[in-house]
Amino acid sequence: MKSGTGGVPGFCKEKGYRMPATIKDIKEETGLSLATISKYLNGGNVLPRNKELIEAAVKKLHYEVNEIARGLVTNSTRTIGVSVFDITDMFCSMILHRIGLELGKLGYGVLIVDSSEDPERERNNIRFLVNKKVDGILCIPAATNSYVLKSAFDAEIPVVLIDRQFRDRSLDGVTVNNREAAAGAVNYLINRGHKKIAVISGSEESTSRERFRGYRDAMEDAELAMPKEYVMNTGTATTKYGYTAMQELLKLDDRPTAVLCTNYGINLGVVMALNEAQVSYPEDISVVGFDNLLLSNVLKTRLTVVEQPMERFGQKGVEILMQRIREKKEKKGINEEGHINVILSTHLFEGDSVRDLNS
Amino acid sequence: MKSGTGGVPGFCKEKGYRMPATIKDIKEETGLSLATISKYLNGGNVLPRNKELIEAAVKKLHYEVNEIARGLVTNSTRTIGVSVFDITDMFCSMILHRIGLELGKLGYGVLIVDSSEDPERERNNIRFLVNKKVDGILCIPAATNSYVLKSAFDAEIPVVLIDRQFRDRSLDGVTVNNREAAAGAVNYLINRGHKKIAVISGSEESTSRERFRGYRDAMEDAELAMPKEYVMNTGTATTKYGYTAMQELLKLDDRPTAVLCTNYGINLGVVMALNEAQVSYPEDISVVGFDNLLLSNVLKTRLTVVEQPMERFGQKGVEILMQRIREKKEKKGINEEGHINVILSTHLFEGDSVRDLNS
DNA sequence: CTGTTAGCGCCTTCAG
DNA sequence: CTGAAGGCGCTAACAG
Repeated sequence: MKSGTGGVPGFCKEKGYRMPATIKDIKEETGLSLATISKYLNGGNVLPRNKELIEAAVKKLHYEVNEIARGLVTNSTRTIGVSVFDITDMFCSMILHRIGLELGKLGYGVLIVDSSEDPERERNNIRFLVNKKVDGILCIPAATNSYVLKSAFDAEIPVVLIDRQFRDRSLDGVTVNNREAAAGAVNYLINRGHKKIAVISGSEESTSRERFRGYRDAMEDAELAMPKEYVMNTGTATTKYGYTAMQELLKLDDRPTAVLCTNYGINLGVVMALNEAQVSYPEDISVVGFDNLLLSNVLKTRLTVVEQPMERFGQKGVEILMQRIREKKEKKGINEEGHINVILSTHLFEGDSVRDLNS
Repeated sequence: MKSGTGGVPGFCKEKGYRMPATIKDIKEETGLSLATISKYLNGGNVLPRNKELIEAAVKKLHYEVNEIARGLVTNSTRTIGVSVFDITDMFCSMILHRIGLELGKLGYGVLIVDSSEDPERERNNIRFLVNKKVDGILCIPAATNSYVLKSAFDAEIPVVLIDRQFRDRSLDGVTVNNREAAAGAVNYLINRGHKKIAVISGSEESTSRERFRGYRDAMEDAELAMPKEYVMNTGTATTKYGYTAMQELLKLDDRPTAVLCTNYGINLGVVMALNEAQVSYPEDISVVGFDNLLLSNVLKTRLTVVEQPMERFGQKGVEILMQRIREKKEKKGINEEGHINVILSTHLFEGDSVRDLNS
């Protein structure tokens, strides 16, 4: 038996405990009809007197809309799902933070799921979001293949990728000029007289791969050698890989004079390995990394890094997603053609981790 | 018009685009009744032949349960809300990660919301969770007062606090022995000959306050002076406060020989200030902190810190919450008496940031 | 084991 | 501006 039919408002004898107030309780309390109340609750116009009646009842009964019921009928939840490859990754959490702010402004709720770098889990998480009927999905994927998003495609839920793209197909997304940025960073080293430049890069995600290409571009343009001992691009772009790869580099008889790290995790691993081996930078080896997240502030020697416009990822991602959601509602269908891909530009932050060999 | 009544499965003429398949579509496809299908979908027993029929239809129509509709009738969403004070805080994200894993095992979904250190936002976030009808809430609060959880209390949704407690009332929660741990850290310094020991601590959250008390306990026991210039406990426990407070300490004519940082953010700020001022530790000043999160691995000199059992926070929190949810279902009401408060114990990790003045 | 019948709480036509 | 009725997709009794 529902609370609305009981005696004491909000109390249900049969269940023996309080049930949340419903719109029907408001009806009993005010004598108005469900429709009127619903209308007012959704911003419609009602007589001033009725408005007061309803407001009083809402306050008295602690009424809160049941988003579940509302979602069922409107088939829209005003909630966006956000799936990230690893919630403990600073890059992800910064973007999550931003997305939350951005979406909050628009009156949307956010449903965050964490894949923990596991594509299978990611696939399930996306299904979870789909079943929760989110209005759209933002995704920083762990997987390199779009199959993880299949359920979202089937349900025709708009998806926007952030930072990364898939290998098998390209989708709406916002990325940075990874290839250029990496090339720029390498050129920065070259201009400072470095010739023996190593790279540590993941092999999976699109970002790592693009950045590696940028490294190669710059090295080839400058006609510098890329001995395979200097090219560490077979692991996943994690702190652990950065750490072991750097250890390998340090073992070489002919050490590089500089190393490019293609993401934040690798930056961390490299710094760890250097500290542990008592190798100082930039004195013994120069380091250029990606992302300026907290780390740089804590290190004695600030890292020179490619800075990404962290805020804009979230901002732009939300913008595109909202556009797609609007389109879907209006045109009653998703436009399969023409993916939007916003490419943000990066900036090289000059820290103190690069030695100028010319001077 | 719903899809189930149309011709082509999953296609609705009137709307002009595909609608997700419903249980009714499965009914049309298989000729079975709604109840049978629903039963099978929820793990019930049906004839093998029907089972196959249903599975085939599910596959063919890409059927996925509509959790919204299910939630409406079961009044339970198999979803837990998790509210954190700052999603970019490593402490939070570690715990979120763990909670996700733990809850995933139990077949629960997770709805994460981020307060960005803003109590008002936190209150709204909790309301959001309540309206989303989560079955329970885990919270690492930003606020120091329980009013932010009012909507959850009104809706009688079980809440378990993690790490922090409120000032105005105590709730189910899992914390660590903050006071003891801090006292232990200070004693560690005292045993190594330190007498001039400063502390940098937040003034708001329960953890900071408890840790500060622990500092005071140890200092009083050892009958050591606590000049007010050494006691920095008026800010919020952030990196920024750690940074400025450490700068203040460095300005003193009579500098402390050691400093206790009462959380991870403060650790970071202190290290930043020391690096910037070219003050080295432990040579010039000894440092003891809280939490061994990533940072410690990256620093040249590993910090000596109180380690908290990060995994257990999430684990125990989930455990308590599940118990409460079970109780609520069985006893049809929340037991107001007797809060569960699990207190985990900590461990002092010996890095290289403390100098032994005895030797 | 299966099918029928009621709703869950809300929004949205349509009359009035 | 208001009210009555129908239905969103699913589950929970029952009855067969």
